[in-house]
Amino acid sequence: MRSIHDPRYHLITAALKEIREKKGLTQDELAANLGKKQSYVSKAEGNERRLDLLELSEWLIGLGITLKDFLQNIGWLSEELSVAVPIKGQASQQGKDVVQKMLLQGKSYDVVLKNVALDKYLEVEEFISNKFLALNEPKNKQKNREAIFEAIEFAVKKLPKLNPSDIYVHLVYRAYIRDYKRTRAEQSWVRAGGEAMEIFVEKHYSKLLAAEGITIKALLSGAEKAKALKEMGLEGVVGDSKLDIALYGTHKGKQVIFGGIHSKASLAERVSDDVPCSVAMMGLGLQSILLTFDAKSYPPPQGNLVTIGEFGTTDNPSDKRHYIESHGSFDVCFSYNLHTYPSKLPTKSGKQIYVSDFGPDDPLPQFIIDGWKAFKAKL
Amino acid sequence: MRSIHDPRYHLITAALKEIREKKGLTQDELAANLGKKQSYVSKAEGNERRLDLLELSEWLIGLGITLKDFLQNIGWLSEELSVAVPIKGQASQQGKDVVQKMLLQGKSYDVVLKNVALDKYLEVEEFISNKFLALNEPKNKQKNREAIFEAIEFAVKKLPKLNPSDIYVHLVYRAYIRDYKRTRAEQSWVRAGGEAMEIFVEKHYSKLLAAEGITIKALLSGAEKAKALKEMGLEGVVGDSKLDIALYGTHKGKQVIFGGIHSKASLAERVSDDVPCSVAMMGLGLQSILLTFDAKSYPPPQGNLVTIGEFGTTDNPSDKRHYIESHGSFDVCFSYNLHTYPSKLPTKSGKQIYVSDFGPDDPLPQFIIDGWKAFKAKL
DNA sequence: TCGACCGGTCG
DNA sequence: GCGACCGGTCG
Repeated sequence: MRSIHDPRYHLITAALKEIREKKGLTQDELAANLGKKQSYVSKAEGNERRLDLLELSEWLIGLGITLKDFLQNIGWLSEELSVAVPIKGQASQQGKDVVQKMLLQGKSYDVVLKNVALDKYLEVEEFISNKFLALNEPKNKQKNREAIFEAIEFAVKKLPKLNPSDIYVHLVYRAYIRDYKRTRAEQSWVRAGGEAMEIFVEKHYSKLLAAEGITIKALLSGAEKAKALKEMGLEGVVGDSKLDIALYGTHKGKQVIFGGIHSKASLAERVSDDVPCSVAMMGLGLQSILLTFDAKSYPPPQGNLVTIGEFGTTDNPSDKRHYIESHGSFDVCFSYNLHTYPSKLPTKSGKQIYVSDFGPDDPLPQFIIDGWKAFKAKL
Repeated sequence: MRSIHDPRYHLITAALKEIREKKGLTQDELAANLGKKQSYVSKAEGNERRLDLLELSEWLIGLGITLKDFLQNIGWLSEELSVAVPIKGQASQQGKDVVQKMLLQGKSYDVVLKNVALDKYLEVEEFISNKFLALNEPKNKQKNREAIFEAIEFAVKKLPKLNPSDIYVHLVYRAYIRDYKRTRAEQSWVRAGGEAMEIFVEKHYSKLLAAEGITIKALLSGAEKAKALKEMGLEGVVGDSKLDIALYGTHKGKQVIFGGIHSKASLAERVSDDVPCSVAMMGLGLQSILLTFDAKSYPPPQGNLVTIGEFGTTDNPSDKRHYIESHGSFDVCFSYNLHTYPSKLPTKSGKQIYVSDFGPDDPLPQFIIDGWKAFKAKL
């Protein structure tokens, strides 16, 4: 069989045509880029003329995309991505859920996103993908953390019933890994994803808390962190303390710091980073909140990509659960992962894990408001 | 110009021929794999017949290599490795030093390895590369951490004057990134590299310390860690404590734990993980040592790949220096990075940073021996 | 098993 | 300039 009649070859030419059209190029314009006549483009796209490797390579240069991206686009390099990423446009509705197709080392895995309508999902998928692809543009001026924040915000708004941890991991993180190309996507995610979470928390709660005279402020710079810690009287007290988000109340016309939020996408051993600061805060009567997406899923072959989190169950608790329930190293923990098991009361330390989403029943704002009231009463 | 006459195309066919010959396949055998006649192979290799992408893809399957490996082989995908890796066999002697050629996103960067002879360097490069390539074999039975340990041990033995931090980062880590393919090399490194360091510390010092009746033991499993912490009386005392290496002395025929080593390849914010445990140990009169490769180098374009470390200078100290010199969160810190600035005495806390290599002047063993003597005197 | 390992990033 | 962000790994 001549490969010009092979359906797999047609996939290649179809992809070339699709890319050309997406870039808004006519056959004439592409031909000009390639130094050829329009008929060359027309014949090749119409499978009347076979492209060899060098011609393909030049064609891709004319289209302004790399060979690697093209091969990934047609799925020939899929084996190199060994972090699971969603395949765009391949999700399907299954009852009240959406099944997301994930690609990992050439194999496809299903991830179920509960309580999601396909059209909304696809809208979010498109929005997020465009945000992250835009970061690749040389002329891009947006900060990575801003783009990720906007992705989270959009998804939370459009898919209010979906597990926030799934939004963070499967919709946002995995799309970032798939679409962000400027630097090493995973390390870039580390840098930008965590801060995006802090920004989201600030923006999401600021309006509601402002109504109670409370200001919530993400501490993005070292200077901001240091200032907040100094205001709490924790300057240099516990080594170099760490705090992600500061909480201020208004008292006699002044902003008074009364607590803070430690924010972690996932906990790992890193939760212990925050313990000394948290314990010191609590010792001073300041509110210390641990907020997490509890975003841990195990990829195949060990796991199944479900965001099971790291707290274990109440009967079979993990070390991290002990930080809250036994040691009481934080005043409270809010997990935005619906798979997390909330604390069974009473706990040994009196501190507990709440499980929440960002909807109207989210208990976090009231917890902060109560904290401020208690703090103010002692001023 | 017909691309069949393009010299770039000849590079492709030449590479195909070379791979076939390296695999010990005849034209006949390859043709059989492809379901074609020998003349098809002959004509394609001889540039009498043009291969398109599909044919190439099938050809590569017939050769048993992946498209990705092939494209990397001919240099078409070289831009994808965006962690700097050494180019094998490209190092050169420059006075008493070796200049290592590093590849990062298609550009070459020089890294100077001081006090190294080229022949020794090449011997180490070869040894390490073979170790890591062997990990890719499906029949491989060696643990990753063991292979990395052996790489460090061999390099330290062969290149005793070379900065240990450079050994860890430039000889071992970067070779691992280049050669390890089974899973995601960087994440695998995280898992295995840190434990390899602990094993190395145990093995390197065990003989010397055994002569003084001291046992040094890497705590590789959670059970071992928990046992050691319990022996120290730190079970559950400071949340869930962390310790990497335990130190035992012999007293009245019994093994008595008298301290431990916190081991970190690089510090980042993670040094604070170990602070609560260290402080608790010191509070009980147990010796708490921080041992690090201080392995931080900034890749281009920001940095120049030199392992500058994270302690800053004594005049312009970083936060991490304060953990030792100001807060005294550890009894002592040993940095195996010759770029680290040792403490200027006296320090605020009385605790100090030593800079060392693994040679005969390494002060660590004596520090441990003195620690044991002081501990024993109080028993 | 489910824990803790670490470094490129980018602000 | 230099800090802290996090998740695949594999034992």
